[in-house]
Amino acid sequence: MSTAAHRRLTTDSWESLLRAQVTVMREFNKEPLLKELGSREYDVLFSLSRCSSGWLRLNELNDHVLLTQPSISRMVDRLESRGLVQRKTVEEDKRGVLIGLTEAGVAVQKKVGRAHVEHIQDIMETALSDEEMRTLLVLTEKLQRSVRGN
Amino acid sequence: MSTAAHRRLTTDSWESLLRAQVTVMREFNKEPLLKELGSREYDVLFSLSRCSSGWLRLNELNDHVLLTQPSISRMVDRLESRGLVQRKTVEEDKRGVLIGLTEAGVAVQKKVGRAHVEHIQDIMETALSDEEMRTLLVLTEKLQRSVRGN
DNA sequence: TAATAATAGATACAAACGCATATATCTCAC
DNA sequence: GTGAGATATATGCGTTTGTATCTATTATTA
Repeated sequence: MSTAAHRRLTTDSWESLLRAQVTVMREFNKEPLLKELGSREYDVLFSLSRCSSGWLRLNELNDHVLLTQPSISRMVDRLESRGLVQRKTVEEDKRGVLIGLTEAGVAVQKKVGRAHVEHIQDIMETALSDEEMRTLLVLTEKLQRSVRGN
Repeated sequence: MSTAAHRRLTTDSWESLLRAQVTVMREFNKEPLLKELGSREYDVLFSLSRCSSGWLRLNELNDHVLLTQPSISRMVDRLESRGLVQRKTVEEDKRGVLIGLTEAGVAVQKKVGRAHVEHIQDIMETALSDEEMRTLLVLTEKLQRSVRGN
């Protein structure tokens, strides 16, 4: 199928997803705690706090954050010099680097994370019912899987 | 309601929305035509092409793109010097500026836009059914309205 | 209406970004 | 094992970004 109405639906649904992300993100950026960290930097700390082993390769971090590899590399530099993350060479592949949170990094992530979660609750709960959030979760996960699978 | 499961659902649904946007956006950035324009610059041309009067105030542009006011101001500088947009002073408020596409800007937006739409079709159609896209559209619009309404 | 505050946009400057490329290590064919 | 290509990360450099601030114009209030 490829009618005008169908094309319209397809682009509109993507447009709306994008705008929703921009709108909510702009709201998050008002969070005062993010002033001392930046939302992308928080994203890195968050990713590290979530992974099972506690360590991620640089290129794995790259999958989560919308930045180029060199930018992430230098961002890790900065976070490292602030004592929030640490680098560790990988035994089985000496080209690679593992990134992990320091104790200070864990603390900062938790502090900012708590405020962030409250903010998310606030926004999402006001906007959507549980059932709607469940549906949104299913659809966006499906979208992700489909793109990654290409 | 504020159980652990509920908090989890709330943050997960936002996380997934964010990741889906990052994943799809990364895919879009592969589009060769965007090399000569940048996805945020395209976003500006697109916004101008969509508005009914053909002209937007700088601060209105700012609502659409995730950039600060000074960044947009300078981005318009660049697009202007490339002959893609034009500035016009507002009669009823001489502080303000109206931004509009030039003929060349319209042409470029259409050219890049066509490729972009095809790319969107490709990604969204593979991932979701029409019914699912409709649902996604409804939910993300609801989310936007709720946030803006604050 | 004069004085004060608020708003729209532009500019200076340091920090952060992307592109191209360098370096180091690994993989695989021969 | 040795050389060619692939992969992981780092670095040089010009461009773009955000924060703070400035100018110009409009709104407010006394």
